Amino acid sequence: MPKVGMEPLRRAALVDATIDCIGKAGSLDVTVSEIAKAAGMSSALAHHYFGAKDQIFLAAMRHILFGFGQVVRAQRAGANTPRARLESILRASFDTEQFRAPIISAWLNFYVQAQLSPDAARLLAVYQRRLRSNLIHDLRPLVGVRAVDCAQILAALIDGFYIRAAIGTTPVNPQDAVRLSLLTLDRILPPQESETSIC
Amino acid sequence: MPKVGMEPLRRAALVDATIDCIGKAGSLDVTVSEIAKAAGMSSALAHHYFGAKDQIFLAAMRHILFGFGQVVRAQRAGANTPRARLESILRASFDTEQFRAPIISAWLNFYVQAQLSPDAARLLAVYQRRLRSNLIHDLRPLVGVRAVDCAQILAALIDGFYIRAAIGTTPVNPQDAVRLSLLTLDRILPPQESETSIC
Amino acid sequence: MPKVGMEPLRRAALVDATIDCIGKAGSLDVTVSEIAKAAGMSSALAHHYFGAKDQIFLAAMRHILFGFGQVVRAQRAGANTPRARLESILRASFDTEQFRAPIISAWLNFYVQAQLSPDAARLLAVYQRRLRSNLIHDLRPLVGVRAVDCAQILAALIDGFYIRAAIGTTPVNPQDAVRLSLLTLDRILPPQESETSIC
Amino acid sequence: MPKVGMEPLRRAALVDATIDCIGKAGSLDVTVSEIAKAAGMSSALAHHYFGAKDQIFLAAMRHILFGFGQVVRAQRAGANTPRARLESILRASFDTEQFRAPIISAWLNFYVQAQLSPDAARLLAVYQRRLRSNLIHDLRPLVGVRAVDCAQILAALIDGFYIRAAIGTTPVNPQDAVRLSLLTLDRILPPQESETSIC
DNA sequence: AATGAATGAGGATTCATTCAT
DNA sequence: GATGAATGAATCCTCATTCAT
Repeated sequence: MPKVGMEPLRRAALVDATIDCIGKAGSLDVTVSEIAKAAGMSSALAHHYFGAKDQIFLAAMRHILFGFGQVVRAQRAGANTPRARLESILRASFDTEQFRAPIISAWLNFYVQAQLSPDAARLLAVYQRRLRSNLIHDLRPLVGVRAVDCAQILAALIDGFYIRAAIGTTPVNPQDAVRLSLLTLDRILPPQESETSIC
Repeated sequence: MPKVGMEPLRRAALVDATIDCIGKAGSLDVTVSEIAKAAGMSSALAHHYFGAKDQIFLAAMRHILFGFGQVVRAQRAGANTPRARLESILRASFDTEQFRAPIISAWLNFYVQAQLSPDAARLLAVYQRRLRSNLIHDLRPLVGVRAVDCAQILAALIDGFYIRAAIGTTPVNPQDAVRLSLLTLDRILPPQESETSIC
Repeated sequence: MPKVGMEPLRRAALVDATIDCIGKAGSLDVTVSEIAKAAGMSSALAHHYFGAKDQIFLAAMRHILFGFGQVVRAQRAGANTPRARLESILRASFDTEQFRAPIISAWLNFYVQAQLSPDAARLLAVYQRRLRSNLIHDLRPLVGVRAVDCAQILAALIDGFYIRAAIGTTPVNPQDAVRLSLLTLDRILPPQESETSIC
Repeated sequence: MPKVGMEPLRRAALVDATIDCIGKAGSLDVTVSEIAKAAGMSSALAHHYFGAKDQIFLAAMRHILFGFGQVVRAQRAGANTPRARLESILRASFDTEQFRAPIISAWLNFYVQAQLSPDAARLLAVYQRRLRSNLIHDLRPLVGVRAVDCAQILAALIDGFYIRAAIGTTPVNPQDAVRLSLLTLDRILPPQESETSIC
């Protein structure tokens, strides 16, 4: 068993275990011991690496947000038109790698956590701002001043599908979520009647 | 101080205090003692009336759902057309009496709770089914087979606005929520292009 | 519902309910509320009549001891010889009215209670002394100085059958208990070899 | 102060403390905190090692039964005749190491516990069966079919002396208990009159 | 690096008991 | 006489966190 260079491995294992445990428990009521055991180590070691429980949560949140950011960038890479970029955001949001039960459940719980921990709130705010900024940036050329409204609608829709997936009453699969959000996108893109009346 | 017939008063006080505490704490990590103190009684009395903590939560949830149901029914009363009824659902969802910080926060947390407690899940499922059924019923005459898709979009939008209000990063006020969801409604109501192409 | 002269009825009901509850629970961990409910009244009333929980227990114990005393006296009435009187004690001990599951269980628990409460200990001591005194008195004419030893054996045997009935591993029925204890009695009555050698 | 390999030490300390506390209190109404303090540790540690209170009790019971089993085996070792083996059982039962106030009191309380906890009942049943089986095995060559009856008598006598020692009204010391039970043994061993009449 | 040992603080729950009506 | 209302005190148990090794 190697004794050096374990830190990044241990941290990663703990982060994965955290997401997994939260997902399985469906709540933040997960003990450090549980997480540590799932990560194959003692709870003392978890504390050694992260200092305190909320730091573990924060790291897990960061991990998820980072993974999400990667997918967004990857999808955006080949998108050349505003419409294509918007579509890439929606597809990224419901990417099958992200839109999985444990991660969805973790998301919901991070939303809760954000109400408690300023750190978590800040992290979430960064993500929210980036999403909003991306949406508005791509909507502006298409709908002008309505970009802000449309961005809010799309953002709410994404969150809505997430939360509904979390509870699982209405079975929402990634494909449906993409289809329905794209449908909404295309419906809100066309100019308003007042604008069309000019023609 | 009256000493008889206290039960309903105490129960109501506890339910109110529960919603309040959850709202203030932004989480379900609220002790029975806190709730009881906020309701002006000992924790022992809270247990006397509700038996256990989750029963208090459940009662609070029921209270919120009942209040919501009342608003929906009240709004629906004067709505004669399908379009008007749909609008009434959206207006009820963001009714200023319901769409208040503590209740919004309580909602978010009940979504979490629903992942843990079967009772909570059942309660939420009833609400979800009723909303969905109402939406589809009113959408059918307007959009035919697309009713199911549209209902999912609207339901997700409502949940999305709620969750966003809960975290409060994007300040969503009731008026905006109503405006944006009505905007979306009107955008998704018109027939699809494939349908118009018949003309 | 009569409002006067209830006291003796209430007290009796509570005493019966106490024995019943202890028997059913198999332990003294019975709440006043349980007892009161079983007796058809509120726990407050139970306190009103008995003052405190251990007084209820004590009253129940007294009731059992009194019942036992009655049976002993009744059985002794027609017994004219020492041997017949001894037999009457053993028969009374395993009288089908006394040797019933709830009462047996109550007995066992009163033995425990006697280790805690001086009042209970005193009560039990009275019963023990009377039993011992009766046994010795009737054994003396038959076995002389060995009366004390024989009394101890018989008394231990009675307690032993009770405790074994309480746990119920070896199914002991009243008939067997009487038969075996009479068998023992007759075996220990005859003179010792040292005594017989004189003849 | 050693910091490794504490578990067996702690467990043993807790088991000893449990027997001691139950003995001193004369009842199972002993808190985990009391036991833990008597064992020189925090109640949290007691829970850490045993999980729950009844597991501590069970372990204490197992300890007593194991100790008793050891004494029985040791005494039986040198006993070559049935009569000697029977005597060894009785001597083991009242061995001065076992027949001490705290252990006797613990026994009485375990009898009560056995009425509540299936685990305790099972443990006690094992002991009861072994004792009964030993007694019958050794009585058979001496009294034939009467072995079962005689075994019941002796077993009841042992329990009886224990319970009487527990309450302590009649001061029973180990020597007397052995003497009286041996006396009984020798009295019930000789053939019945019906059998002797054959001669 | 890693862990078993250890605990203080806290929380849900129970219950005997009191009191106003 | 009778009870619902009310609570303080106690108890089991959990858990994040620290420490010695």
